[in-house]
Amino acid sequence: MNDPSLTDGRAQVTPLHPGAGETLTEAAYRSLRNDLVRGRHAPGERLRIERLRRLYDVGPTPLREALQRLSAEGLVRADGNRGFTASPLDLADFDDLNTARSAVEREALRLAIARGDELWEAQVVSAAYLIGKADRAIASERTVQPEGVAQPDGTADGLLDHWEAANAAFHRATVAACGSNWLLRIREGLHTQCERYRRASIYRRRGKRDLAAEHQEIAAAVLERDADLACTLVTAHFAATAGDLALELGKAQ
Amino acid sequence: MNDPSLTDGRAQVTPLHPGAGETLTEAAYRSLRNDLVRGRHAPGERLRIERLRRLYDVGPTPLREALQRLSAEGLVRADGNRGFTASPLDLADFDDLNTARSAVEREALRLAIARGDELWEAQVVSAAYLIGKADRAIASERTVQPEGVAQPDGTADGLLDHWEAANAAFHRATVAACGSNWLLRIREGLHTQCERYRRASIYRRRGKRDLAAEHQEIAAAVLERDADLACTLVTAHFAATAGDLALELGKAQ
DNA sequence: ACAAAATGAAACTGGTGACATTCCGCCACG
DNA sequence: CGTGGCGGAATGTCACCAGTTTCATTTTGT
Repeated sequence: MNDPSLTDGRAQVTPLHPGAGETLTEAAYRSLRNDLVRGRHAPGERLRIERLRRLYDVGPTPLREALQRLSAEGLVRADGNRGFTASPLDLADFDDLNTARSAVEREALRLAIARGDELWEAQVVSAAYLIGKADRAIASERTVQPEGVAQPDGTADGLLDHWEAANAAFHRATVAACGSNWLLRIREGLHTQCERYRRASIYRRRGKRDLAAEHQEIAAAVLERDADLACTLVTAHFAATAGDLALELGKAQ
Repeated sequence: MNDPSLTDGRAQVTPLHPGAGETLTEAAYRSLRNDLVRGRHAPGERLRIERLRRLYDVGPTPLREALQRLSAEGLVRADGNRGFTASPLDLADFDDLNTARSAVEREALRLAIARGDELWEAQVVSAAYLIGKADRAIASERTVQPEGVAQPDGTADGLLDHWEAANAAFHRATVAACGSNWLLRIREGLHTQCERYRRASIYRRRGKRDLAAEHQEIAAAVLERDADLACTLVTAHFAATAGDLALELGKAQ
């Protein structure tokens, strides 16, 4: 069924492996989203069914359904009779995205701080510990490498993946106790969008910031139940990343 | 092609009429969403492809794709290998939904009040005028009808549709100038969800409230650029509706 | 002769229908 | 009470068709 000699060296994509009792549509959705967030499908690139069919080794039906779901989320655009396109990265859209994300995150954070219990606190502590390690790992890895190298692709990608996962987990933990599944769901979608923008940049900013310190400050404010401070810090945290990326994207354009 | 004698008197659904250069998938999406919001597919009801195929007179492919999109929005649930289901109405979920909606609406409102220009103001005035008329129409229609009648279906449905449209347009107008498409998009989705809950109730609450007054107060606060007041009013406005519906749904359960 | 518009063909998307396969739930049977 | 088919539905593939877009070519006007 699967011809291993046919892996087609050029385009690396996440292979489908549908877990038990999982639909091919769901698997295709996950793989596609993964690859879109990582930029394996370039922003603006047309996503032709026939090509995707070969890349992911599925029929057109699960692909089309997955793409429809992704278009509802905003990662893909479905235009009239012209098929699907990976959503382009746009500076104005990014700004917009950040105000929305900040707003939702703040609200969720306030609610979580108001409602969270001990278990929630413990999970924040745990996530803070992990993101702290990831922050330092990234920072030290950077000092080892010469200035402007910033591996173009593939080399230390695992580290970046790990940091992104830890970062997502940390921020998710802080708001987990907010009590509104809708807020959490929306927040998750906005986070994914932001991650896509983040990964598209070269992460040159790292030198200028002490991410570990920022994260620990946020964690401290959360654990002290200082909602105002936590919101201020998170807003600044997001805005700093946004500013750096905007700078980079702005230059590129 | 279309057999008019086959309209199948029982289940009334929105017929598909794909506008020029529009995909059948999009048309199916619109019709399905419309019918889901109006409760023409009962909450929790299984949405079997074969049945929908006959109801809407389309092939299975556009239907499945439309349902995938709707499941991303939360109007439909797609469970494993058991097909699609109209999302159930749940009291806890409704509460959750309202906190999320209030939060997003407040944020958008603040931004709009900060950024809106004259044209925006004018459109708020216009929308306020229209919702005012709709509010009074509903109120007067209610006094004409005897107490507990509340037409079960089909009779004065047009009035209700008109009110819902005007209500949506009014609240949309107040936040239109917020400048964040993401916020607007999220807000729209949450509004749709709430409308579904609203329409599921019998609208008995109307007697107890002066909706026209509430809407005009909100409009006034917005036009005076009093963000704090506007947010307070809108939050109360939503909470009142939510409370009434929760009461009704609670009784039903 | 050259640029712009019109034409035509190829490619692709969107959609249908039939069929294979897999999975779930149920019922009968041990 | 467990278990093993069994029917039906959902998922997915394939082949095929219709309508659009797109691109290259041809035609036309100056």
